[in-house]
Amino acid sequence: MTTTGRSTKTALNEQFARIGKALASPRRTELLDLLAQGEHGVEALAAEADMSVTLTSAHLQALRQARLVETRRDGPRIFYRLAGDDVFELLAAVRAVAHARLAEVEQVVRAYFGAPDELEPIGRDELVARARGGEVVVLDLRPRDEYAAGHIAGAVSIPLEALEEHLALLPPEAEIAAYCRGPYCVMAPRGIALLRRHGYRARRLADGVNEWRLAGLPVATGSEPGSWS
Amino acid sequence: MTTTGRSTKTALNEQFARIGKALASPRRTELLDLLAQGEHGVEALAAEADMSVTLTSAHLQALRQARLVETRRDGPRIFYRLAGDDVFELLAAVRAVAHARLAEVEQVVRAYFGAPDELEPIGRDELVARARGGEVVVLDLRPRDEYAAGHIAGAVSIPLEALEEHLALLPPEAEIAAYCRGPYCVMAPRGIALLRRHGYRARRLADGVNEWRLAGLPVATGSEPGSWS
DNA sequence: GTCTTATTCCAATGGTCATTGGAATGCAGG
DNA sequence: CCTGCATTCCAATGACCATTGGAATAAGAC
Repeated sequence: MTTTGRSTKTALNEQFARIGKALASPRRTELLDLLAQGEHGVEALAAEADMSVTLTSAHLQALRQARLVETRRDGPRIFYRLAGDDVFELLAAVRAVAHARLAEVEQVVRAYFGAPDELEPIGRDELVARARGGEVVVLDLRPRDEYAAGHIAGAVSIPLEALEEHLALLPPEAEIAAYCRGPYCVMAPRGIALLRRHGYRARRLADGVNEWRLAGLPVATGSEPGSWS
Repeated sequence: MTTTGRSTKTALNEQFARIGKALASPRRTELLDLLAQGEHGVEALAAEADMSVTLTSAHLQALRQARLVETRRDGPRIFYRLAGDDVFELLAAVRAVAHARLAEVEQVVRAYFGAPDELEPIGRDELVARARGGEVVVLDLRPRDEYAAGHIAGAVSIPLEALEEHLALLPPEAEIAAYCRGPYCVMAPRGIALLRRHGYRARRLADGVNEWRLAGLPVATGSEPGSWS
């Protein structure tokens, strides 16, 4: 053993704890959440997470040393991405435990997202059935590059900041199912509130692209299909 | 917000990171592994994990504040247990990522458990089929109290330390499937080595009792069925 | 080559956590 | 109530981590 530990058990637990340490900072969980939407450059991550580039880089190094993320170089810039689906599933397990066990999570969700049913969540099965028949428009509220990196097949892309100016793209009588990065992302609730203010019938799909894909449902890449550019 | 954070995202990520912090120490991952086998008192945990009672208590407090474990009081002593199956699944997700991503885990496993197929692992389905026909004896090598707290239905309990003295309980021509706490526990490999030295045909079941139970397979409690006391 | 841009490295700060030994708590039994 | 036992609390130490600003690297453009 080259590790500092003494026995097998200790050596293994040191490795398991490396993964835990990587998850032990709110900054890093936020970065992982962003990376779950597709690869990003350091500067983009720093801007999204509202921290300095230097600090972002340091945290990304920590994640890289725990092998939770991998890098790709393209000229002068370096793109980070999750190392695999197992990392996303780990992240989901953390959030599931946090939501089930920590009352604080429930409080924050309630305070910022409103009461549980206020957004009239729509389930996967119902959405698949009704979208097939054209009864529901699936709306992706994330930034364009995240949509391009992977989105629910058939979804229309209108980033939240551009939503108010591009309402014309949505037929007024349409029922809309809006989604964003996942169940803890504020974009969908914000977008739905705005849509309702303009008279739309809008409901929330709590899934993100990864939940959707890992459930075996169809995902597409690129910016053509339902986009407005 | 009463938290120190500024925004929703930050507040939520602080909560998620609480879970990560709880997993960020090898001592705590070891305690969680032990607690996954059933409830234990503080002193028992300290002895198993080879650390002082004071330190064990401190780490258990940390786990309790992250709501990963719960307590039950019985007179002067306090028993700790995992807060739920979701916590076990989180632990499993951490270990899956560690095993898939960290080369060090593979090295440790190889060094202490031997080559992957050396223990001739037996799968759940094969074991169920052959145990039903009486062709295979399922052997639980964990301490007696862990066996009593929950074991694979029909398994015989012989703790590893008592194995050599109680070989008479195992018919010489029997094929044996040995299991212990789970895939990273050293008891089964040790027990299998001993059994083979005495001429037995012994193979390993990598599952622990939780993996078995969560796969929907039958589990029993108490110390009667196949025990030797 | 020099310049520009993106990213990482380095050094120094303060804060948080692990660990220890000793004291305090809380519960049963006499 | 006093005693004994299991556990937790407290205070103090050292180690590690986050964060910052400034310097260094690496790749491409001119």
